[in-house]
Parts: sequence; structure tokens; C-alpha cells
Amino acid sequence: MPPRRMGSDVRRTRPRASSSGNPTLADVAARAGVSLATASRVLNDSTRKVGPEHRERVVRAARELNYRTDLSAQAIARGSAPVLALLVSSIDDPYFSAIAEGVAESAHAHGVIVTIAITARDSERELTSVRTIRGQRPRAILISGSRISGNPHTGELLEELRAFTAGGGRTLFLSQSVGGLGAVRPANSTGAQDLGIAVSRLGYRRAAVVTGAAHLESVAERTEGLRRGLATGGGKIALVEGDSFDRSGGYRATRRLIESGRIEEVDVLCAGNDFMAVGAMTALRDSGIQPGRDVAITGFNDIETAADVTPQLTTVRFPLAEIGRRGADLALDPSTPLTEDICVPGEVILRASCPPRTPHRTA
Amino acid sequence: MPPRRMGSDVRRTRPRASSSGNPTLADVAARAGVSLATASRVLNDSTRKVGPEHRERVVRAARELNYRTDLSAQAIARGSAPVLALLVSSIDDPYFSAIAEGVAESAHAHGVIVTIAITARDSERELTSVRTIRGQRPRAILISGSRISGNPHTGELLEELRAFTAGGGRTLFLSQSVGGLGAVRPANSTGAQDLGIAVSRLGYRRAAVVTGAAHLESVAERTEGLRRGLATGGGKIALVEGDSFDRSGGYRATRRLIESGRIEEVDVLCAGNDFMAVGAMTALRDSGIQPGRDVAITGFNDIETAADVTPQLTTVRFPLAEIGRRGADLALDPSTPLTEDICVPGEVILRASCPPRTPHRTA
DNA sequence: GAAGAATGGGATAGCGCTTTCCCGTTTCGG
DNA sequence: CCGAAACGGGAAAGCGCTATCCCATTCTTC
Repeated sequence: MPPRRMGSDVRRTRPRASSSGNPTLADVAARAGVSLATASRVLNDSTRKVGPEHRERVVRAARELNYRTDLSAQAIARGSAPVLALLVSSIDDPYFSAIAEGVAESAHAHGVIVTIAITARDSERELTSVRTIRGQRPRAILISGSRISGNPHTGELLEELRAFTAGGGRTLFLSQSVGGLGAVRPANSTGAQDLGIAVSRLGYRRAAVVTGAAHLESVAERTEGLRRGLATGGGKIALVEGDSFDRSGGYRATRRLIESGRIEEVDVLCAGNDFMAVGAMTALRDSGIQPGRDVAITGFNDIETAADVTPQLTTVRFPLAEIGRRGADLALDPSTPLTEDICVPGEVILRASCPPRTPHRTA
Repeated sequence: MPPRRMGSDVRRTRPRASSSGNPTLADVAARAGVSLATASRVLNDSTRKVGPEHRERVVRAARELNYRTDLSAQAIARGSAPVLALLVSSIDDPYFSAIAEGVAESAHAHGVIVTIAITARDSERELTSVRTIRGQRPRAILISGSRISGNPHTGELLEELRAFTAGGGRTLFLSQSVGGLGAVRPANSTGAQDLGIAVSRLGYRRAAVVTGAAHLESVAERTEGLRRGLATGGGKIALVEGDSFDRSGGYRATRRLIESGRIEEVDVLCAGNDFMAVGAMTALRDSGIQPGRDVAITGFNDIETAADVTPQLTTVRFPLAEIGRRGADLALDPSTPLTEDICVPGEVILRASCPPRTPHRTA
């Protein structure tokens, strides 16, 4: 005996109409006088043909009701959601926002929704974010600028990603690679090497590297690349000073170099990124040293500011939006495996902060 | 007669287990040896009590399976999704990314997911984005920097928003208000007025306004505020030059001022935003006019770059992230009506680009 | 013209959850 | 002690869709 609802049993001829709230497909079908199936077929231009008469009626009904398919319902019925999740440490950072822009661009082209989560460089928050994201059953998750390796939550995080992949999801890292998982990232190493070569050509021989925390992969890559590049001209990295990876870090590190007198030993100061370079410039200037003339400066990334500071900053430009776009393209194309690192080359941008070196150092 | 599936009818004692893919609540329930209802109750700490024995079993099963609730299913079952949609014209713009950061912050605190859509200042794309967003049935949609008014799609767009609101959604504008709908925005008018007053106090009397398209509400507000502020010191806006709202626009507009000689008529150049100010500086410098000394410069917004350019830029700072945060807070609190404009005050930041005016203009 | 193949439409079984009912046990107050 | 209330658990009815079956017609093709 089939179970029964307690209420009457009479109606249920046509799909119920939802009196308030958003119109449902049932409302559309009812108004068009067709079945749910037909309405669905029309609205999703399925392969099944629908008579022009019915088709027209459904389209009109949908328009009149201003119907919009409930994506959650669609996702659950279809078994997959047209969603791409993006995890960034901060969106209020030109580096990541450029990547995000590219990601959004690609997602839009693929007709996919982007959900974004920011981790504020907090590994615990990163973990909870990934968990929440996993609940969305997105097609892919893109992680940019994480602290996944070497933190108290690394294990759980990787386990979470593993589970995600096991459930059919795709994971891709942007701007850094993490243990064996695929990544699209700037060719830090090559870019730094090219910068080193360029700087060498300009006549510089002894560099101070002012950079971020040594455990960051990108820091190591850039430093090493720079070393190789300088070596081509017989130059070298004379000293390395580390601090936080931002403007104030650049300021402080440079300050220390100046106060200890070590700044005298170098002819070019290579900062780990443009923010640090800008901080370094200010530190130099505060001590009466003129950046670009007394000491050359280089940055990394070519943030928009780089061309606005005085002197304009020599740096290495990476097509960040392009990295985001390619990453998303890749992640959304189920046919490609996501296992290898793809390095996107950068371009050395020579500007006034690093002029051809005159043989006599004006100290 | 109840309809039957064609297959056997035997099983269906315990919830089915999904062999592959993501574990479902049924899997958890099965593993814990309880019903779906109990499993759900435990996992959502519902008001209904569950015995400690069962509770423990469910929690363990969930952990072992690395179960993560399917948010789409939850959304459809509950009738609402824990989602906040953000619509911005671009995310790769410090102005919007700062707002977005605040929004994400608030959303995180509320345990809500953020989906983001970028419109690239294209009204058609804006329309399709709102349509897609509506399909997500988000709790609220936040619109920042749109072209909603005065474009070929305005009507459809407003209709779409109306339908969204009718369906129980909440709409809020950030950084600009649109026809009667609520907004959280910078106090452009007051901020500009304060800037005008400050500039007046420093001794400036004749200003050139270099700004974006006149139809933008913010442009009008800022210009008008500036006028009032200058008037307090007997100063005035001597001329207005418009161009695109970015760096190159600032450059071009200023260029025209210089070439026509009109630049001679003013002692301060007030740009519509910091980007334009930076462009203006470059244009001046290219013509041998030294910004800050020969002509003072002011910007608007205090983007990070503002403190890095030379001379450092005098501007008006708005707590953009705060605007985003408050907007999201408001939008996510169903008890507040979303009808009025909330203006967040700015703060004049005086820097070297606008030094106290010396009586003799060094031309 | 009759058998077989398209054709186009409807009924309905899920999808993975939540939540309302409903029911067997305990616990209590009187 | 007995009936009432409280407690804890399970069955199953949806939520708004999609897609699979199934069926009544209309075309084909010898």
C-alpha cells in the first residue's frame, strides 16, 4: 500500500504553483500548459525536440514570470555545479587581484560561476575555506598564494584536497606549486635570471638582495635565478637581507643595510618584489642616498605603481591575468590532466631606477 | 497502484550507498547505523536532541568518510542558500578590490559564501550577470561600480533586481546609489568639500578640475563639493577638463590644459581620482612643469600608490574595505531595510603634492 | 496497407538534503 | 500505579530540477 499524505488527494493534476517567492519551473509549465519535462527541455535547449507551438508557449511563460532556473536545484539534479572556486590569500593586493581578474574572465567565457574565499594568510582559515568550498561541489578549485606547505594544518589541507579530487574535482595552484599537484605559475627563476643578465649588461656587478621570508618558494627561485644571471657578467650577490614581503619590509631591510654600512658594498639593490623595492627607495632617500643614481634598484612583478614611482622601477613583468586565465581554462577542461607545472615567462622591463652604470660610483 | 521501478524491489532497507564520488549523508547514516534524520540532526546541531551514543557514531562516521554536506542540496532543501553575490566592474582595480576585501571579510564572519561576477563596465554583461546571480538565489546581491543608470539595458536590469527583491532577495549598492535603492557609499560630496577647504587654507584660489565622464554621479558630487570647499576661502574652480577616469585620461586632459596654455590660470589641479592625478603629474613633468612646486595636485581615494609617487599625493581617503564590510553586514541582516543611502566619511590626507602656497608662483 | 520507425509529449524516479509526522520508551506527577 | 508528558528515533514528504521511461501518433517503406 503506498503511503498517503494526510491531506486530500484530489488535486495533483498539474504541477503546483508556488504562490510566493521565486517562480519555479512548475509555475512556468503550468502557465504554458505543458508538462515539467517539456518546460525543462525548452529552457535547456536539450537534444530532444519540442514542437514550435509548445516551445513558444514555454518561452513566453518564462519571460512573463521572469523565471530564472534555480542553479542549486539544477546542480543537484545534474550532479554537478557550474562553479569554480578561487582561494586567494588576499584580494586587496594587485598581484592576486590581477590573477583573479583573469580567472573571472575565463570563468565567464565558460559560463561558470566564480566563488571566492580569502584566507588572510591564515592556514586555519585556509582549511575551513577549503572545507566549505568542497561543499559547493565545484568543478575545480584554484589556489593562489597559500601557505599550504609547512604549517600546522598542511596534513588536513592536503587530505581535504585529496578527497576533493577523489570526488571528481580538479585542483590547480596558481603562482606557486605545492607537492606534486599541478600549477600555473610565473617563471620566477628564468625571469630573475633574465633580470640578472640585463643588470649585468648595464654594468652592475655586486647586488644586494632584499627579499621576503626565505621559506617561500618564489623567494628562493628568484634569488637563485638572479645569481645565475649576474654570474653571466661576472657579478654576484654580495649580500641578502630578508624581511616581510611588503613595502615596510623593504624599508626596514634596506634601513639595516644602510645603518650597518653594508650598502656601500653594492651597486644594485634587487628587491624581492615591487612593494619591497618601493620601500627600499624610500629608505634610501631618507638617508640621502638617491635611488637610481647612487644605487640602482630593481623590483619584481611590475605592479601598476612601478611605472609611477620616481625613478621609474626596473622590474620583471608577468602576465598575471593571463596566468589566472590559463589556470582557469585548464582547470575547466576535464580532458587535461592537472599534474605538471606550467611556467609562464616574464619580461624584463628596464626603467630609470636601473640606468647604465657609469664607471665611477657617485657615493 | 503505486508505480514501481523496473528493477528488483528487495533492498531499500538502509539508505543506498553511493559507490563513487562524494560521500552522501546516506553513506554517513549507513556507516553510523542510524537514520538519515538522525545523521542530519547531528551534523546540523539542530534543536532536536540526539543521544550521545548516536551523536558520537555519526560524528565519527562523518570524519572517517571525510563527509562534507552538499551545499546545493542543503540550499534546495532549506529553501535558501548561504550565498552573497558581488558584482563589480573590475576586480583588478584597487578601488574595487578593497571593497571586495571588506565584503569577503564580512561574508566570512557570517558564514556565507561569496560569488563574484565582473562586468567589465559592459551593461549587457551586467545584465546577464545579474540573471545568473539570480539563479543562485543568494541572500543578497551587492553591486559596486555599475553603469546601471542611463544605458540600453537599464530597464531590464532594474526589472531583474525588482524580481530578485520580490523573491525575497536583498539588493544593495556600494560606492554609488541607483534610483531609490539603498547604498553604502563614500561621502564624495563632503570629502571633496573638506579637500576644497584644506586646499583653500593652504592658500590656493584657482583650481583646474581634471575628471572623468560628467555623467558619473561621483564626478558631479566631487566637483560640486570641491566648489563649495574652495568657496570658503574665496577660491573657485577656474576650469574643468574631462577624460577617461584613469591614468591615461588624467594624462591627456592635463596635456590639453598645458597645450592650450590654460594651465597658467590655475594654482592647483584637482584630479577626479588618484589615477588621474598620477597621470596629470606625468603630463606636467613631461612639459617641464614640476608638480607640487609649480602647480599643486590633489587626487581622490588614497590608493596605495598615492604615498609612493613623488611628490606624495594629497588626497581624500575613504575606508573602502569598511564600506564593503558594512554593506555586506547590512545586506546580510534581514531585519534592516535597505532603502537609504549611508555615506561613509572620508579623510583629507595632506601630502607634499599640495604644499602651503607661497605667495609668488614660480612659473 | 500493415509492420516498423520516428516523433513529440507526459509521468515520474531520483539528486542529497531538511523537517514534519508519527511512534515506541521513559520519566513523572498525582 | 496510571495516564500524561517528555524524549529520542525513524519514515517519508518534499525542495526544484533533470532525465529516463513509456506511450500515443504520425511517417516510412515494401
